[in-house]
Parts: sequence; C-alpha cells; structure tokens
Amino acid sequence: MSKQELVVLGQSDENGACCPGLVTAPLDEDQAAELAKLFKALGDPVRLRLLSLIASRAGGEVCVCDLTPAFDLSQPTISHHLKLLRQAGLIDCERRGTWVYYWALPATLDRLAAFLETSQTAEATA
Amino acid sequence: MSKQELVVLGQSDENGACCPGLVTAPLDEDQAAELAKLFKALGDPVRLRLLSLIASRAGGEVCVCDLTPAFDLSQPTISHHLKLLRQAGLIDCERRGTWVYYWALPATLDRLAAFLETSQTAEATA
DNA sequence: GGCTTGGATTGATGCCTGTCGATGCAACCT
DNA sequence: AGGTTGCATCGACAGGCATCAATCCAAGCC
Repeated sequence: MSKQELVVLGQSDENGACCPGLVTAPLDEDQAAELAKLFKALGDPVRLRLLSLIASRAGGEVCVCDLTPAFDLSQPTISHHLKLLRQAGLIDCERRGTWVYYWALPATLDRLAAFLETSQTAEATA
Repeated sequence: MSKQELVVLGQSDENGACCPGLVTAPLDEDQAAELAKLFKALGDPVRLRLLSLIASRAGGEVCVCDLTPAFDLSQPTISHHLKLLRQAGLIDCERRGTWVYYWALPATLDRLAAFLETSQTAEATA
C-alpha cells in the first residue's frame, strides 16, 4: 500500500517540524538524540510544574520571584531548572530592570505534541 | 469564549486522560510526578528509537530479536530499556513460544500529546 | 559611594541511571 | 535427557543529575 509514501511528508527537517512522527517511521540516531534532550527536560516533576506555571500564565510572562516561592526548593535549584528548560528551547527569558521574566515557547511544545500523536490528524492543511 | 470550559473535559482522572493540559493550568505535585515519569521514559535516545521502531511497525508487533540488532548495545541493555518503556505504560509485550513480541500503547502517547498541545484543538467531540 | 535585593553561577555531595558481563529461565529441538 | 537459543534478571561500575550552601553579579536605593 501507499502507507509508506504518506509518511515522508512531515519530515521536512528545515523549519524545525523535525522528525516524521513516532508512529510514522523509525527515528535515526540524530533525531532520537535531539528529541530525547527535549523529553529529558520534561522528565522532572519540578520542571514540569515550572513549565506549567509559566505556560498557563495569563499574561504569558512570569517573574522568577513568583516561581521560586511555589516550591520547597532553594533558589539556586529553581534557577538551575529554569536554565535547563531554556536550553531545551521550551522557555525563554528576559531581564527587565531588577526582575527576570520567563515565558513559554509554544512552537517547541506543539512540535513534541505532533511527534507523539499516533492518530495523525492530518491537520497540516498547508 | 468558552475556551476554558472545553478543556476541563479531559481531566476526569479516571480513565487516564489526566491533567488539564500544560497551558491550561498549573500542575499539582502528583500530576507532575506522574507525567514526569512518562517523559523521563522518553528522555533517552535508545528508548525513543526503540519506541519508534515498535510503534511504526506495520503489523503492530515487533519481536525483540528484530530490535536488538538495530543497536550497538548489549542485549541486556536493550532488555532494560524495554522494561522501562513497559513500566511507563508506553508499550506492552507478550511471550509467544520462543519469542517475545512488543507493541505500542497509543493511548499513553496520545495522552502526552494532548497534554503538550498548546493550541487546544478542541477535537474532543466525544 | 555603600547597602540591599533579585537571580545566576560555582563547587561539592549523594543519588539515579545507562551500560556491561555473568547468570538464570523458558521454550524449542534433537 | 541434554543441548541450544531467545530474553530477562542480577551485580557492579561509571557517568550524569538534582540539590544545597556559598558566592557573585546586576540593578535599584540610600
């Protein structure tokens, strides 16, 4: 059948869409290594909560001073986790005067979501 | 809009849909811990490749004997990774005569995908 | 200038985890 | 029964990682 023909679509690899989708085709080592980095960044309860705190924020931005007290951890530890999330491309930040603000990067999240989706909802109308 | 109304649906917590979605609301510690376990399972290149090999298989099943030679790793190591994927609920297996066959569990993958999706595509018609 | 406060960085420490060789176990085959 | 093959388990080891106290830097304030 043409099943294998279809898959080739999504993997342009140029814009960051990356990777054909988990169900679509086996990953090569490079793709797997890159995606693993992202999932590893999500593989910690503290980072997940941090990310959800940031991503669910109405204004789209959160000051670190609002994040730290939400955890029973030291300030350096929170800072460390934020750094990992940022290095993974899941969030970004900016210093604005005294405070540092973080926000989520939806593109990375959606990319991972698309990768995991098994029922390829062919929403790619483009 | 009714955006926030829609999301509440999926979080029944009874069937495994779990968790309101990353962008929707902050996670509590239990939700974060449970999801982190899943993402941690995905946070390794070898496991990602294993999962993609299994999930993309036409028949839906793969014999371990087909998986092991695809890696430059010892057989116990592959077995170890398969065990972790299975404990995470991402795959399951069955011994059939001499060989053991693995298959993917799409429900878990779709659940994670739905959790990560930022643009809640309200596809939950059910 | 000094002081204070918000965050990031550093270094150290203990745990977790990926890997392997060796072994065990189950199923097939003489 | 004995031998062989496919996988899982065990024990050990090395590297990675989460955490903290101490420190440092930047920005505001006196």
